[in-house]
Amino acid sequence: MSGDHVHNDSQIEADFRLNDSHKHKKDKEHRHKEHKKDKDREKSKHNNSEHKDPSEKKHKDKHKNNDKHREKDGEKHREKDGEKHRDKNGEKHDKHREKDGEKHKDGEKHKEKDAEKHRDGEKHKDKHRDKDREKRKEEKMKSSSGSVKVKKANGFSSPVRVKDEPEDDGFHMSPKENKAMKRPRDDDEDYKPKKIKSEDEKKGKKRKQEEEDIKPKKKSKGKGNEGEVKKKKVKKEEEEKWKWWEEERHADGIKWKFLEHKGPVFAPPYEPLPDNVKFYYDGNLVKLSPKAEEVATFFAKMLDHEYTTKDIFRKNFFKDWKKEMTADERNLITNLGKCDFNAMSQYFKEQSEARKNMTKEEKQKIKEENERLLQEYGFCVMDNHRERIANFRIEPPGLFRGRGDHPKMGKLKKRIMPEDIIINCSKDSKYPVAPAGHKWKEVRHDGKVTWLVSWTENIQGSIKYIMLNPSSRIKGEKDWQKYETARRLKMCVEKIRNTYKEDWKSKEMKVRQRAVALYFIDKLALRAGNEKEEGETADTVGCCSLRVEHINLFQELDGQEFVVEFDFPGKDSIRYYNKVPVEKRVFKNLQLFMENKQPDDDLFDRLNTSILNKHLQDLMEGLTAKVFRTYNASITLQQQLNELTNGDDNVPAKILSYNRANRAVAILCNHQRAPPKTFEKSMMNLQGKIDAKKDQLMDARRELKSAKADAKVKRDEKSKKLVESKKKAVQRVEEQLMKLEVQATDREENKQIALGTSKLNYLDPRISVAWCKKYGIPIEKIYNKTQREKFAWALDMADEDFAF
DNA sequence: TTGCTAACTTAGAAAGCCCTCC
DNA sequence: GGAGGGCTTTCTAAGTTAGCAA
Repeated sequence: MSGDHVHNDSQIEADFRLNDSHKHKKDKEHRHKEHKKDKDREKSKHNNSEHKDPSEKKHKDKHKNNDKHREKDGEKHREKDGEKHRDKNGEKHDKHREKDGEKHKDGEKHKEKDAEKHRDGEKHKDKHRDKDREKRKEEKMKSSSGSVKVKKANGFSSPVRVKDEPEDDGFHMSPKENKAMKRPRDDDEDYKPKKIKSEDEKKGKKRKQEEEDIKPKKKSKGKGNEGEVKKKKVKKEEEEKWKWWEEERHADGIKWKFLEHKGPVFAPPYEPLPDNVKFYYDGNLVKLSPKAEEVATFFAKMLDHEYTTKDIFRKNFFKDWKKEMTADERNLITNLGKCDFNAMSQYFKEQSEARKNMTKEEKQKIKEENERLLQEYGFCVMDNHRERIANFRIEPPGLFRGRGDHPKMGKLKKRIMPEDIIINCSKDSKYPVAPAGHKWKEVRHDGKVTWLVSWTENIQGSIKYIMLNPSSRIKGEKDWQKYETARRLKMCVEKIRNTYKEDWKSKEMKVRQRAVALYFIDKLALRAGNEKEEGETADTVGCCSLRVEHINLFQELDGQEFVVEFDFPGKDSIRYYNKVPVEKRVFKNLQLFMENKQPDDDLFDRLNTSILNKHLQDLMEGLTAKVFRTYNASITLQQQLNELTNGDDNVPAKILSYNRANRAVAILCNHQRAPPKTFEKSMMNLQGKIDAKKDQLMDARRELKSAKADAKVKRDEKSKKLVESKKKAVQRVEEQLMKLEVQATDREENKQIALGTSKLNYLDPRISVAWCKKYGIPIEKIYNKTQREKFAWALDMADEDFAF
């Protein structure tokens, strides 16, 4: 069997990736509302037909289905193995279903109760809110559908091909890389910092200094040796940096030997509102107790946000708010709809305005204070080096902003106190001191983890951490390792593909499902898709947790055979929509998996991420589902860069090519963003600039023509010179026009696609570095300062020959 | 095998800051 | 010099994965 099925239809693939998934852009309002509707419909169906225990019946069906599947496929002689699995799995599902059924019932009860509570009083206001929401929705629809298409006068259009396997150029690791990745760090070293490396210490100051240095130069608009100065600066900066990638690494599992830090910065205490800021309930002035007032301000601060119009948000908020009220307040305030937060909201707007209008000196003072905090708390010492901490501030209290239809949105995120905090540091370090009158929950010394501080949040009960900045050794090493794993996958991906294709024919349902799921993960870069607890989070899915309702099968669609239509809410409730032609065998398998199932049944009922990842581990050490995403993203970037870059292009055109390659990856990974609020306007502004530039070009050409004519008559030096200068002027304006047009194309194509996520998390930075070096593009055009810091290892080690 | 949790990565939104243009 | 806009940074939610205990 040929190993390139994934790529045979690459053209078709490219089409659906760039057209369909592009066409079906973010539809946040809509986000899986349709799913819900379907689900609800199904639920009510179930409720009608299965009075006792819907889950039980459903599961029996599942079993029946699977037996049928087997028989249909000529698997009458069942393997012992398969039988065992089936039975055990069956048990699991029964349990699961029962649990679910119970939960459902509970959920329904709650719903009813809540609905009752809500019914009175709020109806009126909510109606208005609904109207507003609809209005906004309409506006949003209008603005996206009626978007002004920028004329691509320069002939740039989106690249068509996305995912093709490039020629296998082998797997290379420079001796430098090889050495650095493999060498273990000696264990006997005492890492207590006798002397901290000075280069790191300077970092904060340098950052500031550099900003000051660069500013005035930028204003001088590309005069003279600005480029040179910048280059020198960058070079100097590089020389001073700690090249951890050239040093030995700790033995496996050991993250650090010495760690010292100052602990977290807590949210400032609540400041009560001034007396003139009033709160009204049912038209009457009410002075709230400090605790109740604080929680009320959280709501007031969000009053303009769509969240506060959502039913779940309001219910959750009101419930938690009441817990903070005094008994009297609780008795009085019984209806959120009668609460008037407008004065509070107005007050915060004024505060924000006042902050904007502060004098330079005042702003400077705040900046300095922030810098002081950063210097004191924003760095730690880890194994002799001063490293930047990513998030040294504890999350302030507020209202939980879950994404999508999150059942817990609006709940009160409680204030974190020192007594909630676990500190992690070296035994022999100077421990952080808890704020006066407080103590830490615990101080531990665990060098096998990377976090400095942790606490448990009250919404989901999950643990939150303070960790190091992406530029740190500990994060960089891990990042580097991630891409090395993806490169290892490259070496054996063909074999793996052949294996899963064989498995499509397996006698075991479990194996077939695993093989089809893996095919999707590989071909479409889907996420693994863990199981989620219902009612705890928004209903989102990944590959293994896809349900029947999330796909549609078409024997033929738009002239293509065996098309699968995916439509599901993915991570962050971002809609994934795609129409994919698949192999016939995959299609038939899917039909089988779906047979006799309800829309809300699992598509892969014999599979979960744990089973899948265990299997992957057997295929390649360190292989997990998410490695496919990294691998496919990086290989796509490399292949797209090869395809799209034209060596003769100027720098802006080459950068457009880069962005397009990046965009192909973002589309593959379904990285979407809400179109910027000012998109249409900024696009129009840009178009205005382009038009003006065109006029200018016409003028310049006219002037050149007349200068030429003049020179023909006069034939003197002066007029010759004039012609030359006019020629240059035309050239200059042409370049400027082209730059603007490229910018417009880029911006238009980027309207709803977020490039940052893939750039930061999926694309081996060495590909970009190599590309920059090969085509003479300054790296600053691709990576900003923070990104350069994060990818310092790649900047240093990749030369132009690097191949992923 | 399952369920649970800890640890860590990936993600988009929002806030903040700074540059450009008038 | 200030308004507007876009890029950068921060924030924190939401994923994945590994490992452990029952």
